[in-house]
Order: sequence, then structure tokens, then C-alpha cells
Amino acid sequence: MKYDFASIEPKWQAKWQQEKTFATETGSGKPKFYGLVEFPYPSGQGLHVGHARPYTAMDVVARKKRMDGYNVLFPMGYDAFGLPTENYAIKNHIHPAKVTHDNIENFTKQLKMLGYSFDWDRVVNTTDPEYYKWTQWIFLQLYKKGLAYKTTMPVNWCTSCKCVLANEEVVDGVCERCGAPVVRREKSQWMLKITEYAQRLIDDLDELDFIERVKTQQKNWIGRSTGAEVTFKATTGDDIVVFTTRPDTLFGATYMVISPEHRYVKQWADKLENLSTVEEYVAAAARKSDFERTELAADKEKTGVELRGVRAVNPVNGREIPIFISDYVLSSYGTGAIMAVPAHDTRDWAFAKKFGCEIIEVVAGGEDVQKQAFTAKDDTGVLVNSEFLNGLTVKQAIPAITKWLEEKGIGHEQVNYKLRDWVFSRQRYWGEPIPMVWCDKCGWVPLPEEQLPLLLPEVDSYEPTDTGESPLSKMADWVNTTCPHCGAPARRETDTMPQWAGSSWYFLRYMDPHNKQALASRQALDYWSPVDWYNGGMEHTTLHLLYSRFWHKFLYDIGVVPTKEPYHKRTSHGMILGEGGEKMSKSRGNVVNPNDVVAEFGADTMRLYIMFIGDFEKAAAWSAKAVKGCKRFLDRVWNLSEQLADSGAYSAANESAIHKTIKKVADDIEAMKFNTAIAALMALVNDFYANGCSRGDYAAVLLMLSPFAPHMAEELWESLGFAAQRGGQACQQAWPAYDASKTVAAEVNMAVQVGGKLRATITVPLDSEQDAVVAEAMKDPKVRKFTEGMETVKVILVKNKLVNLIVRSKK
RNA sequence: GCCGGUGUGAUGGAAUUGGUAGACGUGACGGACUCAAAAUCCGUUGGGCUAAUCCCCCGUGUGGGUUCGAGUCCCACCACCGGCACCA
Repeated sequence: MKYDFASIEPKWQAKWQQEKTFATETGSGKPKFYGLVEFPYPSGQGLHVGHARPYTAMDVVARKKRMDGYNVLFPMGYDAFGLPTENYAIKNHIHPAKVTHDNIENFTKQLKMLGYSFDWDRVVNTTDPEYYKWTQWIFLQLYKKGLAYKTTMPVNWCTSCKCVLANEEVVDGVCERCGAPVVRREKSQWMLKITEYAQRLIDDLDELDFIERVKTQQKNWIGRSTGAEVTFKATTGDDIVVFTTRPDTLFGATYMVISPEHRYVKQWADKLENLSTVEEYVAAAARKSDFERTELAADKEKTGVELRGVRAVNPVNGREIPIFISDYVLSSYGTGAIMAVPAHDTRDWAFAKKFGCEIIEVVAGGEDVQKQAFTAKDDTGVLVNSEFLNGLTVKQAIPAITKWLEEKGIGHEQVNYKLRDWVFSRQRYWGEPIPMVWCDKCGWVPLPEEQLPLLLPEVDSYEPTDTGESPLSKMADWVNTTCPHCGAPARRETDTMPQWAGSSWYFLRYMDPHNKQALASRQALDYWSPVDWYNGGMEHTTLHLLYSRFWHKFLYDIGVVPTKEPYHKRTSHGMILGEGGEKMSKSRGNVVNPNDVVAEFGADTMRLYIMFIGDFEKAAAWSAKAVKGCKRFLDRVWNLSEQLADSGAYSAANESAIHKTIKKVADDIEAMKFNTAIAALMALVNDFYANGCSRGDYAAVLLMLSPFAPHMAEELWESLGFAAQRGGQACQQAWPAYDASKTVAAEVNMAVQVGGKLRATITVPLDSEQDAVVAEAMKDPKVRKFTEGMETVKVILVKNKLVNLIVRSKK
């Protein structure tokens, strides 16, 4: 009988669906395992082979965990709000909800076609009002705790999406999604105080089993630095507060720089002798897009203007120093003002050289500071020209000066973060409405919780407006409401939430997806939390992963969830590239469609290949030829079923190899080394071809193969009578038992080295002692040849592995 | 510039973490089967030297080092990939 995947696969998929083979009960005597993959955005293009890699991997893990006796939660859903759907809807005049519905239907079909063991009764969809009701509810809780606020500030504005972006969504000055330039605009936006959680988002990483590069990337993004805030007096009498990580260099501060947006620039306008030049510079800085600003940053050419008419006083020595504005000082970091120490900071040095500022060395130990800044922050430098700090190393001087500043009341230790608050409003239609009402008397009033969900209204046009207002603002019926507080006429917020909102808590909803009273029942949360293993893309490290950790910590603080962190273990997969090793894209014409692969080779081959393709964490190029190799392997497994010896036990010739493979495959799955797990199975099947194969041997291979190629495994399991014999599907069996004692053979092959060079291999009884091994080795003519006339000075024995004879010529 | 990662046959990639480099797959070559091809099965396949699948030598980006022994550890360098970047 031929391996007819085209009829086998739908057969088993239908059976799994009918019998709800993978439905999960909350609560059971078994230990729980919650495996999670990032839910897809249901785009019109359908499932990509890039999706198949992480999904297949976690499916293999989930299936293996079930065989290990775990109660496994392995859910799937759709992150369906977002711009591509909205843009498609605009272009084709179809409602985004309809587009979403159709795309989800297609995705579901494709996911089922690949045989994933999701619990399909727990599907969530972020655009479902029953779901986003709770997204809105979380927002209200954030608002009540003061963590959501509306403010006017310069924001990133995508010129193409006509929408604001979070800092995390701007990459190299362009929109992360569409690549259009991002400019800065003053807009009133809802913000979430993620900065309040900055320290905990760093600290709690220590307890988590995240791969290291995710941890470092998150830490770098949060960007903690410790230093001091110091207050300088301006000649106007105002205080100028600066942040510095080098308070020890305070005596070398020869000028100050404040950002062009700093409030003092306007405040001091009437005192400035060169007001028009200053205003010109401020205007020019404001015009620059983020892209231009990062471009300019690259060549480090400093620009700026001195504020003539106002000066500052260095608090440590009373010296009057000039104040500049320059866009190398950012308004959004620290205090928007710095003390410049050109001798010991490369940026200040470059600026000082250009504008002729004084350079005073206060840390000795480097090159001439007139030629180059000396920035070492360790013990190599010693303080000079700094009165009471002289003679101290930098490391000693920092606490000393900090203490001094505190005593004088002009400074204190300070920690700063690069992380900014999360810009949370979007001026688009297809997102969760923000449940807030503006009342002229009461200000912003949250919608009462019992009025949730606040439904998206039906509109005629979803087009974004050029004015930067949400399309919802044109819906007078919807916008005009009454104040929940005082009953006066009021207006709804018309911005919607960013796509990251729905994905920030979806893993909680899977635990109890149909709950109408809460986002999930406490019982379900207690049972399933936290996610045991979450696999996803590196591109979400500073977006989704950071945002959802923040929300989860907040929910923990208000007593909604039982754990501080949402995910225990986080792993990441590499991208699937096209045949040539380039990124798959329509324009390159190298996109592989999973439907085509499944039609030609079957889902099991597709699954097997995507796991065999290479190191799971690294990018891998698709190879049509290698796909065939995996199909060939499955054919070989299938064909073997027709030549089985009729014994339920492992055959003597294969027993040792079977036990080794059982351990190898289990270990490799746990370590995500799927490629070597499959290689081990291939090697075992090769052994079976060489040695013959019993029914018992074969059953073991079917069980080990079942997480990777479940349809074929089930079909053979059933047709060979194992299902009837052992009861239940292959995926419902226990993982075959591993017996270490069965893996050891009576004899082992050992390498013989002379002077570290391999000269022979010998076969000796297991656990042979040194003398016996050497004696056996000396029987080998090659070994004799290299030891002839030599004196053995040392023998190194690695038991059952290797013996190394160290020789030297006799005197 | 800073942080992280990678570099192994023709090729995708293995290597129990310091112990026989190249598992497994692809490709190539040879054989069996076939009228033939495909499919399948069985071999061979790092380089040099060679009549030889005898020997011997070389070989994991480059140059040093530690060690009985290094793809693996240390130092310096080169190349490529990813992240961050005027963050005081």
C-alpha cells in the first residue's frame, strides 16, 4: 500500500476535531503545561511558512508533553485589529470586520491543514467585543490607578499611516510597519506610564528563563543609568537642573547645554541678546524629522547657538559659564539640560572644539585633553583641579561628590531610563475604542465598567483624516454623548488603541476564553499561570514582550493575576528565508506557500522539513530539494511497515539503538534541537533497514515520530493494530520508556592516540581498565610502529572513549 | 561607537560541552532492478600524495597561546549578521 498522505491527513484532522482529542480541561490530577506561540495577525496573504516554524515547534513540544503525562494548554487565536485590514477595507469598500472574518476563516483552515494540536474551543479574537471588552476594562483600571493619562507632547507621526506611533514602532526614523518617514508633531495623546515599571521590568528578568539575548535587548531598551541631578543657578535666578553620570567631573563643567525645546528658551526670550538667531535654531530643530535627526547624529557634526544675555554658575566653584542650546541634548531624556565637560565627554569635546569653549582637565591619566576627551570611568584616572576631590580615583570621587552635593542641598543621586511612556492612542478606525468621555465640566471621565464593551460604531468611511483626527471623530451620533458623571453633554474619545493592546493580555484569556464576568476566572488563572514556555520572534522583544510584561505586572499589582511575570520561559526562532538565502518577499518572487507544499508532499513532510531545516534559533533558507529528503524518509518509514518481524519486543539488534534514540529525541525536543532529533530518527530507521525490524521496534519509532508527523504515525498505529492492542491514538500513549542499562553494549570502540594523534581504533570489553586497554592497543601494528623504540612516559585513559600514549625517544 | 551572535566538506548542518571532526539530509559518482526512465534498494563521497578504500601528511575564518589532547578554552585580528545609538 502506498503512503497516501492526501487521504490520511484529512481523515485524522477530522477525527481530532470530532473527538476533541486536544480539548483541555482546567484542573486535573496531572501537572499542567502551558505552551504558547504568538498568535498571528490574520492578513489577506494567509499563513506564511514563517508561521509554520514556531507553530510546528511548539506543537511538537505540546504533543511530547502530553505523552509525558502533562495536562497541556496549547491555544491559538487571532490578533486581528490593525492597519493592513483597515487599508484593505478602505481600498475595496468592505467592512474591516468582514475582511477579518474571512481572513480568520482562511487562517483556521490552513492551521488545521497542518495538523496542529490546538484546543480549538479556546480560540480568541481581539476584535470580538466579548474580548475587547476586557482590553477596555484593563485600560480603565490603568486610568484609575493614574497609569493612563492624556498629554500634549511631540509624538512620532507616520506620514503614510497618518497616525502616531510608539517609540518602539519607529525604526531608523521610519515607520516600522510601512517604512514611510516619521516626523514629530505636537499632539494630545493617551499615554501609559510604563516608565513607572522600568526598574521592575529589569529586576524581574533575573528570575526568568528567557534566552540571554532577549534579556539583554530588553535591558538595553529600558536603558538604566545611575548618576546625579545637580542644580545650577542661572543669572536670571532660575534653577537649571542637569542629569549627569559623571558628577565627579563637575569642576570641569565649562558650559551648559539645554535642548532647543527647553522651557527656559521661551521664558528667557526678553533677556536674550540674540533672540532671532536662537528662534531660528529652535524652529530648524523642530522641523527635523526623526530620520534626519538620526542621520545627523551619525556624522556627529554639532550645531548650536549660545544664549547671549543669560549665564549659569557652576555650584562647586562659583564660576560663570555660558549656556547653549543644541539638539544633541534631547528634551525627552534626563532633565533636557546638561553640564558640559569637554575634557571627559566626546560629544561635549566635539562641541567645545567647534564653539571655542574652554577645556579643563579634571581627571588625569589619559592623553592630552586638548586633543581628545578622556572618558575612562574606572580607576585609571585620578582627579585633578577639583579641590577636595583631588587625588581620588573616578570610582571614589563619584560617591564623594554625590554626598557633598546632598549635604549642600544642590544635588542628589538619580537613576534615569531611556524607556519612555507608551504612546497609546491611534488615529485610526480598526482598533479598540478608548472608553473615555470628555466633559467640559468634569474633564476626562471614564466610562462606567457596566457600559463595556464600548462598541466600534459603523462608519461609512474609514479613511484617516489629514488633520490627524481619527475617522471616528466624524461620527456625530457616536461622539456626542452625555457625561457619565454629571449628565451634561459630552464627547467621546475618538482615538483607538494600538494593535499592541489586544496582544498584551491574550494569553490570560486562553485560560478561560468564554468568561462573561471577568477576563478569566481566578481559578483558571491560578491553575494555568504562568505560561510555561512562550516561543516567538525577536522582533517583539521591545514591543509586545515588554508591553505585555508591563500589563501583567500591573494586573498583578491590582490583584487580578497570581504571578508577577506572565511567561516563565521565552525562546525565539530564526526566520525562514527564500531559496537563495534572501528574505521571502513578493517582489523577489521567492515566497513559499504552505498550501503548495502540503498539496505536493503532505503536512507531515512540511512539518518534518521545517523542523529539520536547521538550528531552530538561526535563520534558515528554504530548499525544495531538502523537502524531498524528508518525504523520502517518511516513505521509508511507511514502506518498512510491510516487512515487520512479528514480535512485540524490541529486537536484539536494535534494542540498544532504540533506547539511545528515545533519550536523544526527548532531550533534543526539550532543548529545541529538533533537527538532530529527526536526524536520530532517520539514523534509527536506517538501522532498521540494515538489521530488520520487529513490530515492537516499529511501534517505538511511530511513537517518537508522532509529535513530528502525527497523521502518518496515527494511520500506521491504527492500521497495524497498535491502537486496538494498546488502546487509543499514538498521541495518547506514554512516551516510550528509556532504560540506560539497555544502551550499553558489551564491547566498545576506543580511539588510540600516540602523542595526541589518532593512530588506531580498538574494540575492548566495556569498562576495561588501563592495562587491558594498553595491551589491546599494543596489538595494533600502527600503534606499535609509532611506539617502537620509544619510552611511554604517560598514559591518559578516558574510559570507554580513548587512550592516549605519551611517548618520547629512549635515551 | 556600544551590546549580542556567527564563521566547519560541493551544500543545509552535526559533534555527548576539552576526548575518534564532518552525524543526518541534499547533491554527485558507481552498482542492482528496468526495454528505458522515474521511483526504490545497496555502496562511495573533506583535501593532498598514490596503482590502492595500504601508508603518511594537511584540515573547523586568520595569527599566536594553554593542554597529553582544542571546532570547543585564552589573547589579538579579519569578515559577516542582529540590536541600540548625540541617552549626558
